[in-house]
Amino acid sequence: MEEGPKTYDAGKYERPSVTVDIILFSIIDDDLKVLLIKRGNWPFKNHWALPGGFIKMKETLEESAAREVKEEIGLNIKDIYLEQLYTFGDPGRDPRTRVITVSYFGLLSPDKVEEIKPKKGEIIDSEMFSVKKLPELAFDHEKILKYALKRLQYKLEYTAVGFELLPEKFTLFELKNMYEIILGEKLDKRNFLKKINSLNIVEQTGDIKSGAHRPARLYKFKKSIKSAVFRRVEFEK
Amino acid sequence: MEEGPKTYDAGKYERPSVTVDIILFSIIDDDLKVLLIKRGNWPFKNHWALPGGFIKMKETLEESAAREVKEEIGLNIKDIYLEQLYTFGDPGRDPRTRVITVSYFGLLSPDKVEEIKPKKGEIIDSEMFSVKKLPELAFDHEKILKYALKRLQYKLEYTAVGFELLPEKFTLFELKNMYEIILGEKLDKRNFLKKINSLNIVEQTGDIKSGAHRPARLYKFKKSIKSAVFRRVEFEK
DNA sequence: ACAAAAGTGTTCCTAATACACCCATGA
DNA sequence: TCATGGGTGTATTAGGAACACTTTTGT
Repeated sequence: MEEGPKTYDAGKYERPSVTVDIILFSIIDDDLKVLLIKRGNWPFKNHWALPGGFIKMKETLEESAAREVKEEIGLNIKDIYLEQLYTFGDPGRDPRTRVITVSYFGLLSPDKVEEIKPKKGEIIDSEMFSVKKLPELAFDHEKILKYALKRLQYKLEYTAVGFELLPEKFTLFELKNMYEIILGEKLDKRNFLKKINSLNIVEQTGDIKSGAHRPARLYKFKKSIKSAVFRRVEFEK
Repeated sequence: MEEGPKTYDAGKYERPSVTVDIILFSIIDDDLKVLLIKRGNWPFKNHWALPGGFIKMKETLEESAAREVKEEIGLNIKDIYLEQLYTFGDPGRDPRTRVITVSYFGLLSPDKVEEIKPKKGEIIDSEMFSVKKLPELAFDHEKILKYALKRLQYKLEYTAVGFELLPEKFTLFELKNMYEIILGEKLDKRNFLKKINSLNIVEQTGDIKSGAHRPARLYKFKKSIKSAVFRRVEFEK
């Protein structure tokens, strides 16, 4: 039925390179941070950039993202929330050749952040930067990062994805704090609790967190629920 | 400051091919339709597929999408709503070689649909298919199409993007009809009108549509408003 | 006259918001 | 004892949902 490959020559056309870039967010010290690596090679040697690299011919895009995360910062992608963000492909965004990059954004819980072990070699260093105090970035990575930040804020408003940023057990006010940090605005304590309770997405663990102040009940996220509305989306004019 | 390209060989790695595929929706005869083309070459010769093709080295992804639309169906992308959908890149999705495709979805108003002129050559035929009665599709295009459909329904719920599917002037019940067709459910006439009025996104043109029945006022979309919430997003469990 | 779409308000209920005080602990 | 975060309820308002009849035209 098919005519066969005789009329097609895969080498006939010039092809772009394809990379995967990964934006990993986490909350550290009440601040939204993003993982950046310092490049060890041209181009942009010694510049901060998003982790990522060229895809291999026999791996899916997701496998490529997972491999890069593993190779560059030693994290196992299992149990890390990761979703495809956007594909950036303007000619000239990479001085080497035409490079199209498929970006992924992910969320790291505090315990995952501690497991980060930057593999020296192609990269010189890695660090979680506050999104409010970013260094100059290689390529068009600032544009990609800004886009990821918008997506994160947006997703947080209508899904429960933010739980990925919290430890297994958390107090309700750590939860509220997380929302405030990402959305960049204060939320009313009682209304927030009412909301969370009505969503029915957390349950008490029975454990208590004792710290510098009055002990608080520890909650956990109900695993059965994939996502839930946090609040309705606002008009855009 | 930079070390220079001497350490980088662009030809060193095997590279995938990159294509752009375009999903164009329109409403015809009270049915949501999608534009498909019949392929004239291997692979999947004589099979229906989404329009699209290989990107060129010096064009952006958007320019590539625009060029393909122009080349294959003769439509000028100007004034056509188009947004990047998702990038599909599983190895094996194309029998020729590793092909990663950046998909775009767009909305055609009825007058644009009439301008479609399929360019014979690489494609044999083009047709608007009801999304409810799709033929067997080439590659993984069914998966891409299903994804696009979900995105369309989703976007319609929280933005005013649906106006792109209507002619310049429309009656409020053509508007309601459009929502019903895409969302696949009946909407209450009075509540729908209340909603549209409260959004303040349409205005009367002063014109009247006379047809087989009682004449109706014609409205148009207020251009200044990019998007608006149609209704709040539902819980997902 | 009748078929078919055009047009129009009210009631009910749920959810969002605004708002203030006492409690338990560690330093 | 004080600083800090933990914990709790009510009243108001806005928006979503349910619901039925009259009007205007072409045939």
